[in-house]
Amino acid sequence: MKKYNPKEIEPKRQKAWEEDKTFLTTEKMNQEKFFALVEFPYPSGAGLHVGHARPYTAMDVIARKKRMEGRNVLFPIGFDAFGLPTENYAIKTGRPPAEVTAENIVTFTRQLKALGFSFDWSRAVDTTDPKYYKWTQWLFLQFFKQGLAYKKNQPINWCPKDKIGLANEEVVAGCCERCGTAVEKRNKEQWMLAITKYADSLLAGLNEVDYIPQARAQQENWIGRSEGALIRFVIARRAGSHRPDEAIPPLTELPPTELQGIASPRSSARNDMREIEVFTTRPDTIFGATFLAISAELANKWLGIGWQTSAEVQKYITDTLVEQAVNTTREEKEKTGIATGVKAINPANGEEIPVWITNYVLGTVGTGAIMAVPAHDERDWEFAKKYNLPLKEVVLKIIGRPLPNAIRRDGACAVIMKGNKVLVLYTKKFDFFSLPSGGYNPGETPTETIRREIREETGYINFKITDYLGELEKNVFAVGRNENRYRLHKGYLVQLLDEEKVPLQLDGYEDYVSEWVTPEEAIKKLSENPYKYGDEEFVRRALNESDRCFTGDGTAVNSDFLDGLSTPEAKAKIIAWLEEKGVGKRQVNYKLRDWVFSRQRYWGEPIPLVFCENCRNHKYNYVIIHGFGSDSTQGFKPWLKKELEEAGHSVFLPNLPNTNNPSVDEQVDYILKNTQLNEDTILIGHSLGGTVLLKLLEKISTPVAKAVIVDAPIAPRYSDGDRPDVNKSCDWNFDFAKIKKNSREFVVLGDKNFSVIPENQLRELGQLVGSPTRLVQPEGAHFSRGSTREPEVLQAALFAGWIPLPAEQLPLELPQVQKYEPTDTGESPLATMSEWVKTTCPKCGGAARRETDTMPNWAGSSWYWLRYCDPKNDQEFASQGKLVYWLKNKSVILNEAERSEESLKAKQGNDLSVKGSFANAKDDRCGGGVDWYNGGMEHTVLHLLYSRFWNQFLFDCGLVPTREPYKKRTSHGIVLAEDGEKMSKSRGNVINPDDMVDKYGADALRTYIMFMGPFDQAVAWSTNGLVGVRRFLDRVWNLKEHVIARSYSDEATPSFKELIPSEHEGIASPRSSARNDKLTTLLHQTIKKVTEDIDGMRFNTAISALMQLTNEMTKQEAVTSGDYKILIQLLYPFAPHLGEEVWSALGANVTIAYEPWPQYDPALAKAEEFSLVVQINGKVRDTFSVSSDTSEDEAKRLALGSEKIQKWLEGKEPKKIIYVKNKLVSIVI
RNA sequence: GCCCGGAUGGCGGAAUUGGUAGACGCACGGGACUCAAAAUCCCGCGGCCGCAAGGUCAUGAGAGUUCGAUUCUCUCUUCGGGCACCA
Repeated sequence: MKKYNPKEIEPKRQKAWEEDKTFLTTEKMNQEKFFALVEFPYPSGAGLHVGHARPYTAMDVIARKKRMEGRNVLFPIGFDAFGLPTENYAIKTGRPPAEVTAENIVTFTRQLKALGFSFDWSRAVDTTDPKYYKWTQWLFLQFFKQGLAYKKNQPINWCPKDKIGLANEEVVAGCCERCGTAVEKRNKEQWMLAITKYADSLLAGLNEVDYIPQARAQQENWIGRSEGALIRFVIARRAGSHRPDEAIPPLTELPPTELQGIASPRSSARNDMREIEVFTTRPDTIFGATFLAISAELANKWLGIGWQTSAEVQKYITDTLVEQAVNTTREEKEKTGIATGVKAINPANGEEIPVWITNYVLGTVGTGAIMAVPAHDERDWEFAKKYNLPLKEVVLKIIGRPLPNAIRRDGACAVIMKGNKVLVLYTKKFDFFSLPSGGYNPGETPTETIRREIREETGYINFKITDYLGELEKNVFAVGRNENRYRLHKGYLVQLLDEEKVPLQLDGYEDYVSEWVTPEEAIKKLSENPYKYGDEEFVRRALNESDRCFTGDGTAVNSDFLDGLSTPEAKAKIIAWLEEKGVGKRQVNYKLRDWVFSRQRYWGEPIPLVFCENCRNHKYNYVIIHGFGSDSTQGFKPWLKKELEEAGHSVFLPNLPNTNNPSVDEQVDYILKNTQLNEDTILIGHSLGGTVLLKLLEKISTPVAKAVIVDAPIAPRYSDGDRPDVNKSCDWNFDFAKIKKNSREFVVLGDKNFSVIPENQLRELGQLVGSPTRLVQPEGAHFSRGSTREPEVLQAALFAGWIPLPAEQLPLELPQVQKYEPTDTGESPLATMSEWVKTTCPKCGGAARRETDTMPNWAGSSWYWLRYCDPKNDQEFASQGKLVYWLKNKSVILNEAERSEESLKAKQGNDLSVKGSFANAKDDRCGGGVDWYNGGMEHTVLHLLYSRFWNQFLFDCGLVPTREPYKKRTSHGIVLAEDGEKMSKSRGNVINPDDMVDKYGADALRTYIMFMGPFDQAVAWSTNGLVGVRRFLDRVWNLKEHVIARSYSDEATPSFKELIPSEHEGIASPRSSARNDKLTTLLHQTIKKVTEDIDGMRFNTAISALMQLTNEMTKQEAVTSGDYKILIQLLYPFAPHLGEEVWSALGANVTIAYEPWPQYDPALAKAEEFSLVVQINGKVRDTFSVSSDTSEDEAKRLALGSEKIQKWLEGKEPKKIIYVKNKLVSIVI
């Protein structure tokens, strides 16, 4: 007998897979696909880590099983090779990163192949390969062209000693990772990707996909949506606090992404007013706002430069800013602040409240200003306590759950104190403690009520009310009256003056006895009251123990028209009120920030843009065309005109004729008559003005430079009702071929809320002019109602001087440089290559300079799964037909004609005008994506979010067939070292997969890694455990000698020619044909379990089932080859080399990889007998084996008849007998 | 502080529509084979009482619901992960 020798069979099998192209994948239009994805590795110099083996083996197991189940499996691999370690290595050694990367990839490839993964190596990608990053650059340009990539001043981490910018992960405890110098913040212009515009969509998309809950939760957390309101507080300036000649600077300068759609307070009517705008998630507490707190950073912004202030306040601001710049640690700092002397008016009640500058309000969150409600916000409370600021309670905590049919009965409650003892009442009848309390009698004031109740329930007559303890709302059960109650209780602190008493006057159901106890006891006893809970809260308040800061939902009080409303109701009502008064609005805020997309590094994709001073300075003639029922003074147009003129352009903004009863043709003629259109003209048309713009383009003969169409109709269909005057203003027929020719560039902007123009019409327009519609959140609905400025329109209309490289100039390759360090100024090493930087402008042909920043490491991985679908394509990032095949839910089977058309369309997309074939994709076409994506938890936030963002954007551009990239996402737990610590070179506890393969074999390593513990949990490595698994594989191998000829299932497997080693013939007799013995049952149960467990990633229990089956087979005298083959097939996904070897040893002449997965027979999986458990009072007293078809009566009879049970019953009659089918009989005595 | 997820023998871990707790593997002990060792095979293996049959306690701690709880509810302890002055 030949011993199991993985060292011999594994390389042999790997070679065969490679030579036979076993796992190369092609699109098979008549076969259902399965796209299995693992995160591609970063090829570090350290080589493959066992940590890689866990997720890769898991998906390999799943992929191999799916192949056997008849799916066309795409299981690709590649290398995410841009990154810091290689770059730092290059800086240290001077070796080109590309060279080092190539070497590392060779090592990784060898190691991955040695583990026997069934990757399609022909599809391997390398993000640093210019053939790959050509498309990364191309995709980035789509973002740029859609206005989603912009430049912005952003602070970066700067090491003053090394003179380089640091990534966040290179900053350790505020210091440079390599030299330990304290890191500074420096401002640098950076490219940004506007991921915040997709915040809603990224959140909503989570409903369409199947992600493990933690991944979903983390994504939601990171996006951090909070709903609330923006509220404007007018500053009430005292005379002399403001110099009348002072120019008031603009207030709202936050980027639009952070403050989407805040109506600006700077309408001309309010020019003499300053306002502070706050964001709050609790607008319902506005009546409790006792001060405003603003961040030191934004003090000048909110209060105005030059506002009169003391040196003290100025010093505070400076000190705080310095402190915040230096102190980058995450510890919570003590709250500090200073009163400014400025007062603001609470719009809800007209109260004047002070404005404080504080360190606990951050400039980067919300508006940088808050209304402080100390009674209902812990931070405000802490601050107010420190600075002795007043507190106003406006939300009552509701104690107890709401009860059905509750009757309202308000009242008062007393905490009576004598020295340090508290008086509680005990009722024997109901056995509980309470405080003296009662409902108001008609005409009584609360204090009269409590005086009366104290006299009646305690008899004391000499006492004095010393404090008011506030109110509590309670849902209670009034046990004496037997009814549910809902009450507002006012609490009073009462000091007993002497012991004088009168007789008690108790109601019939009351039997109170007074008891003096310590406050601690009182709290304990009162909290145990099952009916009247909540009294203890008054005791706490009496002791000043309760901090009186309640942040939960409750009932509004002291809030004028909100009184009595629940928190959600109060929120809705106050927002409606604020909106009506024009002092606030509903607002959604996100934690998510835009993505900093620049790195001042060498080893990344160059950003394919050039800066052209000439183009930037070029002056254009703008024509702004207003819409229906409007004129040149309406909405954002005057503002836009002013902005453009200030930038040196000329602007024609006419009042069009018959605006209320318009004719598009008439308006077109009017414009043509009154202004000249030429190649330096930029048209901006809003609403019906956009329609006019299109008709204008139909008529002219020389193309204009650009056309910006803002929320315009191309058909008489509206979201907000019929518009007869608009409908008849135009024939609604457009010659788009001509229109397209007559503008060199188009931008289509739409209101993402589709308040006037419906979604499909907007998208259609974008498609027709060849520039996907950009949906934005305008300042006012439809860019008109209440909007005075629309920055997005301005941005779309301007040329900032950044010009994209045309597609034929891509890839823009990384040039060879002398040194890989960033420069002293913090620019990337590319900036030193003056020959490379100097270039010509693709637009005007003049002198221009290249962008020298590179893309972040996340870029290449943000779309790599798409490239796997078509990795060799040099015309497109992937052909549309292949994307559809691999990514759609049900493979869309395209015929040849359709495929070539799809491909052609996509090719046109290559000229940088986006014209994908999915632009009209409706929801029923959105579903799908990678079928199963497994990766590390460390990537669930950034990589997952970034790649979802890219995919959603590409979907909106019509370039990919699904909105979401991944249908299903799972995560593996990390592999810890044998000592339970993280594996690390410095600890010296790293397990090298090469060593393990060498000693125990790849199959043993793979199977062990799957067996070591639950897949989603962290598990410590154990070499002993690996040895145990190797022993299991040995046993499976040795079973081969046990196999006898002839099997019931051999006929079903035609690839077998001959079975049976001949030396066994005649030794063992073939197993009975009855096929319902124990082994058969176990076999079918095992097929079921392994099948289900692999699908559920319960690999450990699948393997344990295989071990049990193996043990059982080993015990048999002989095993049929049919049974043995099933074992081998079930084990094959885990141990593929062994599987193949045994398979061919059994006589197969083809690979096992595509053999059909075993199916179980439910009838045979069911045991003939089961062991019936008999319990007495829940304790197992007997168990015996009975037939599976035993009836309930029979089972009970058998149970009661058992000798052991009889002994326990001791002649007693059972009270109850419980029967659980095929499980147990439980006897209660 | 907030949000998630855990806690079961000496170890990794099984077991959920509530129904025999400890499957499977490791480690350990005993035995067979062997001149011997390795390998392999067989047996045992949570604590306590008991020669045994059996009993009894036991799933982080405490309470509760139930004939019956690792599983459901509440409180607490503790470990891991994420976020963190997010208004």
